[in-house]
Amino acid sequence: MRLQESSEMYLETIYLLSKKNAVVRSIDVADYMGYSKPSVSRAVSLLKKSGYVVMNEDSSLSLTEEGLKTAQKIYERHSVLTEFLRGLGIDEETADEDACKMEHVISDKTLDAIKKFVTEK
Amino acid sequence: MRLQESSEMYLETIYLLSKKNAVVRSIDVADYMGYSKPSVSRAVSLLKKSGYVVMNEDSSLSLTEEGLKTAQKIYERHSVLTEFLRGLGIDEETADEDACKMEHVISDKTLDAIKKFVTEK
DNA sequence: TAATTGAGTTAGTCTATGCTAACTCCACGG
DNA sequence: CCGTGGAGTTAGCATAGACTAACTCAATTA
Repeated sequence: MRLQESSEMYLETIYLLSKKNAVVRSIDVADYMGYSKPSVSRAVSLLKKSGYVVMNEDSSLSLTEEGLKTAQKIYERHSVLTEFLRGLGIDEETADEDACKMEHVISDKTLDAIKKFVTEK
Repeated sequence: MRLQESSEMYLETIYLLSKKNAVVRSIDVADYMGYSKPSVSRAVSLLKKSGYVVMNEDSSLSLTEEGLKTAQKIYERHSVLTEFLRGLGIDEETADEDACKMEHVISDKTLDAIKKFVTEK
């Protein structure tokens, strides 16, 4: 089944933090997203159950192959949208925020069209 | 306080139906949105409480001045976004759907930038 | 070694929003 | 004048997703 919007956000965050840091723990995700520990705990357990994330011995988080693939897809959407908005003259912070909200709701068709627009410009 | 996304949808629907029909009843909103009567009933009662909608003697719905102003603002966002997506080559149905989702989440800054883009093109 | 602290989890609460079941009320038809 | 049906409401349920309080457990520290 399709991931819930919130799950996508958690997954994307784990992916981003993985690129920046050697290890990613739930608490890092909580700090980054501004959510409480229990919220992250539950979200992570859902991602584990769905096979996108595993928790290591030291309770750090790793993406599974499927998790990585999915996170990259989400991140790509985010990047395309951010680039598009930046191109319209939106400031970085707003572009990032709005890209984040848009990335979960727009169709693949629209994303593709925006992507084409961005790359061709 | 800011309207919830769902409230915005109900308000926009009442506005749209008001333009098409002489009277708008809850049942019309339900049919249009594909929601149940109780869902609409509750949503309308929230809109009444917030001062956006009034229910007349015959239980038809009218927008207050504030309701009309807000609905028009929402509808304008929708129109701008639809036009933008159509301009990217998206089919009408998808453009409408995605505009509908985007209109509730993007910032005014982004909307303005897209608006400028659409009108200047 | 005993106490503190940090991280993760569990349990239970809250809000937003959808739903169905079942009720009221009113108008219309036989 | 009763019965039927349409419209709106009420009550109660479900899900998603956030929260706080409070617990466990391991590591660090006084």
